[in-house]
Amino acid sequence: MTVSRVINGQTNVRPETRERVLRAIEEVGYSPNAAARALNRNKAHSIGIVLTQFQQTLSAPYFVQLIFAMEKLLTWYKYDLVLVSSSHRPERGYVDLYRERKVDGLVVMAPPVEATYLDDVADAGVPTVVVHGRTDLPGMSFVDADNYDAVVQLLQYIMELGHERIGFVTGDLNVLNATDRLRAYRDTLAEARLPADETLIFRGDWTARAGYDALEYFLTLKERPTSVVCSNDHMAIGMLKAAHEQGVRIPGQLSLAGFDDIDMASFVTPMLTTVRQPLDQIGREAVDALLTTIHNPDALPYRNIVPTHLVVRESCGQPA
Amino acid sequence: MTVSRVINGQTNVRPETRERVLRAIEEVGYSPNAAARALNRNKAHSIGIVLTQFQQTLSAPYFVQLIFAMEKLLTWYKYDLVLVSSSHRPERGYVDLYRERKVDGLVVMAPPVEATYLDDVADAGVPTVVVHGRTDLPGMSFVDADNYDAVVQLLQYIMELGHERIGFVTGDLNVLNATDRLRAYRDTLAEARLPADETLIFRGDWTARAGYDALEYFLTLKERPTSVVCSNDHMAIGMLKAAHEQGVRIPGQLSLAGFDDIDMASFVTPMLTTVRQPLDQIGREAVDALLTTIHNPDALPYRNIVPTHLVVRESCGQPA
DNA sequence: CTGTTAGCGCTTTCAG
DNA sequence: CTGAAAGCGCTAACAG
Repeated sequence: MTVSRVINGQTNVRPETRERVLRAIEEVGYSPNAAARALNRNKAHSIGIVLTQFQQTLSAPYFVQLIFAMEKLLTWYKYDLVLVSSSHRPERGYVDLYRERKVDGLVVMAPPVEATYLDDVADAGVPTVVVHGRTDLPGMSFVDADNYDAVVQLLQYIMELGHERIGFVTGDLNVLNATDRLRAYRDTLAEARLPADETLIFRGDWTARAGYDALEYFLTLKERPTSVVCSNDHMAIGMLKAAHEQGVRIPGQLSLAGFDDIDMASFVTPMLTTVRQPLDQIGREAVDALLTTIHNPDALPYRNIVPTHLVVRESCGQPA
Repeated sequence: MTVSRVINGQTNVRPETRERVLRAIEEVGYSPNAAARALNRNKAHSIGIVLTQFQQTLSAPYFVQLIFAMEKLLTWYKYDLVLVSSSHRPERGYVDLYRERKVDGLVVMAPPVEATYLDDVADAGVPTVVVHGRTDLPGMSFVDADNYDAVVQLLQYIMELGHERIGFVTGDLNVLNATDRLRAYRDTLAEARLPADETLIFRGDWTARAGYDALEYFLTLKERPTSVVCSNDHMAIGMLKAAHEQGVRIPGQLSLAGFDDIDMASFVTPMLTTVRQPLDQIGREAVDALLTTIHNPDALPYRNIVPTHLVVRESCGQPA
């Protein structure tokens, strides 16, 4: 039909005819059928967002902001966003989603390091961008914050304050971000010739509870740290809680830094010194990269590491 | 083809043939095309989750848990979940989504009271369930927590502690939940013949900042409340912050209650007395209701108000 | 039990 | 500039 031309905004239609079609569409209340279109074009016009640790990741407000930023752009491009979480889906699920043509591409959020599904996805040639992580799989893009440098900044600031025994609470080390942050910690202290023995490192899992436990652990040490960097704000807040209960003054007796700058970071006492990531930018770049790959599968992968921003507030001070 | 029968698990296929087909499928690496199937069956096999205030709602951890619960069930039923936020989409968008057969139904989260789109959705006959809100639109289901009763419980507890001047911080009053909570507050105090003048009510917007501002406001009053109920935990935590800055001891000088029982609620000092909603249950009921309506459009709407649970911790005490 | 036919609603191609 | 024909991949209905 000529209808198709009108709907798709082709130019070669007589204005008068176009009017007539438009009026008819209005009258009948016509909407194009997405499935038919998808079938014909072999494109779903939707992309999947993969959350590996759905619950935990979504609980992190910065993931939400990221998804929000992406949703905005995708809606603008008339793409739908389908949300998939691996907790509830077999490993093969992501590739299938693509092969069934339900999505044209995937945004994979913070994949676990041992995840094999990224390889499957790459093998199947699914247009994919990794966010909050990295990959060197052929053709695959990624956008990641500079977690390493962020921790370096944090530590430099803390060292300038005069600290020499600095503890560290990791996130879930199955996630690349967490290991990057830990690596930065080790490297920086080594370079500064400061002690960074394993006793100063507490393996957390991003939860407030872990931060809480971490403080109790640090208090058992003969040589306690005068300062602790937590791999996210939730853990820092948990640590704050434990410190309060144990009568450890912050920052008086212990300096404390977080990561992410969640809303709550400035509503706890003391306000958290932390690190902020440019989430809107990350989201935008990820979507652009993915859409580029979808439209041109041979395009070079987009790979970018975006700088972070130190947010100095109250939770760090001079060592006692 | 017989292939179709095999894939759809029809019984009338000779086992041997089935085997042969399965093997072929494996070899060729065949996946059924979702678009073709959708076109033929006139069903997308996916449902849309509508977040009106995407950012704010998703920032609330309980929304995340709700979505998580729903995603789990939907994946089980082999439905896809498409996420749509109204901030980025024209009002008509939801109905279109359905008419284009991109989704078979909608879960609408916490619709604003003045939202007209619910009527549009009802007019178009879109199978819909409202979560965190209510509706009497024909055929439309809803699952809501008993916000009213939750506040009643909270107030009863606080009154038993001996409080007589009780303040209240509302959420965004464009959301039904917020007005329900406020109404419960007014009714309960009236019934108890306690003062509930408008000066005791602060209009917040769910953010920690609002709670912070609310405390500063209450301190300007000649007759200050000895206790305050906040419509969510974020605001309570903001108020905690302000109280700390102003030297107001909690619960010593001021008792404070929140709502939602977010993770952080037990990691602030003092730990928040608050209210918990059965989120998994709400999510499950919503999905079941929606799927029922999708499969049988004439089914009676499912409408349920689920009870909440008072969580007593440390932030409330006897009045000074 | 298995194969054939037709059509879901759209767009691309080719004729008018 | 507009219409007719064909086909995307699937399944329902009907033969065999």
